[in-house]
Amino acid sequence: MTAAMREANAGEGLTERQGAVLEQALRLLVDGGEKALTTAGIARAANCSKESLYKWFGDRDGLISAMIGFQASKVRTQDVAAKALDAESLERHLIVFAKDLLEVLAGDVSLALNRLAIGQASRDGSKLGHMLQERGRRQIGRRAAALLEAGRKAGLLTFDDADEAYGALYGLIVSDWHLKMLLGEEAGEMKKGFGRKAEQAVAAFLTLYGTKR
Amino acid sequence: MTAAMREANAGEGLTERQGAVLEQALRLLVDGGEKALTTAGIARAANCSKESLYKWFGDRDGLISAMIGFQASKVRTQDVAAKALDAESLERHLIVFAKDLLEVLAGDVSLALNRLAIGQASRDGSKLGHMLQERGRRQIGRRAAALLEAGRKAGLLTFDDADEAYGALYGLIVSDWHLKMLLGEEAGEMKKGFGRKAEQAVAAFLTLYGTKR
DNA sequence: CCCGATCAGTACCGTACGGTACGGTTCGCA
DNA sequence: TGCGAACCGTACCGTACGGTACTGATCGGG
Repeated sequence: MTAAMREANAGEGLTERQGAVLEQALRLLVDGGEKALTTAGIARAANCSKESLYKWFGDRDGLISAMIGFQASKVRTQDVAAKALDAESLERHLIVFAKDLLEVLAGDVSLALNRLAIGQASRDGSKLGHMLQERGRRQIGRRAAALLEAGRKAGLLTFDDADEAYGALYGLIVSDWHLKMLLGEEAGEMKKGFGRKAEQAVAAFLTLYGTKR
Repeated sequence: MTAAMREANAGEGLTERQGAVLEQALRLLVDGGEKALTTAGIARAANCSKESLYKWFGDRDGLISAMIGFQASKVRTQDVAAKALDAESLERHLIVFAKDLLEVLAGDVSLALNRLAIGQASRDGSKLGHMLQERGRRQIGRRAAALLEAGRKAGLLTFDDADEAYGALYGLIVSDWHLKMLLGEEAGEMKKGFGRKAEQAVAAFLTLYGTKR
């Protein structure tokens, strides 16, 4: 087994070296926005040659796609074990989910990648947008769906359309915070309100879809 | 009175000619994204010279700011006359508000300007983001706030924190649709669901904050 | 000990954009 | 009629980026 073959690890077909390069690229993107994400800049920051970048990723778009895939592969969410739920534990799980969701959306890398994909939505036929949606959102969406389904099976929640219920939960949690952060609102101060916000949102959601009362 | 002096009209310090130029610039932005928003392209589309663009707007950023201000000045929302509200008319007003909000957010120009501001959020210290927030969002926010306040005064709604109530209303209406559209999801098919979505959101909101039952 | 592959570093090319300068034209005004 | 301001169209300049080509160094395998 050669060294070249023992490197496949990141869930994609990526070398360790390539992963490190993508890491530097993400760093550049977070710090300086899309303008800073230049091939020469990445090569300089990652101590590699432009030629290698093009050999590995094809072109700039391929590199960006690889960045999204790489980041998504790092934040796989583990599903909660579907153990017995009572009203209190369901609420606790929902609050944890809400906090996690807000934390993820407020993360540096998430914001930077979303900004990048949104900025390119007009030119590339929303290829990056679909990718981000598929590999990022779907994960956390499935976690929520599992939670909601478990709640319904336990007789704690009642809804016909799971997507509708999830939409309400998402909206109550996030409201317009995500957009405000994407537009540049300082996320630092907002993070302190996440806990309270999560609890309020879950309380409202349970009022709408809970069977308790 | 010279012709040059009768032109101040658009609520800004803008000439008719300058307004027409900004119109063309918005058209370019909507059709081709930020990449298509080039000084040469605007000059060509508007039949004016680049020199005039720089004379009127300073530089590219100034032109973009002027575009935002110009668009905002066109979509001033008229407040509903604060007449007597009963439960049914409040619900009707809320549903109209919800539909309007969804229509505005799904509009070509709104999406394009939001994409532009988000794409530049990293480089310009979110100057455009604040401008968009201030001149666009605040308007519709005030309309909602007035509606909620009227509902409370009429004894139809109950809430302590108006911002919290508005956040819930906004989240229930918009959920993650805005982000999906910003990422490039085809808005055409979604618009058909706006009516139902608006009614559901308002029903949920009234369940949370209404005094009816 | 040598061969071939890989890769860093750099130089290079074409292009496109932001911004400026200039010649020619229109038009209001005295 | 003549002057001056505004302005269009275009040419021009510097720069920066995406992508390619070349050179030399490192390293694993035979």
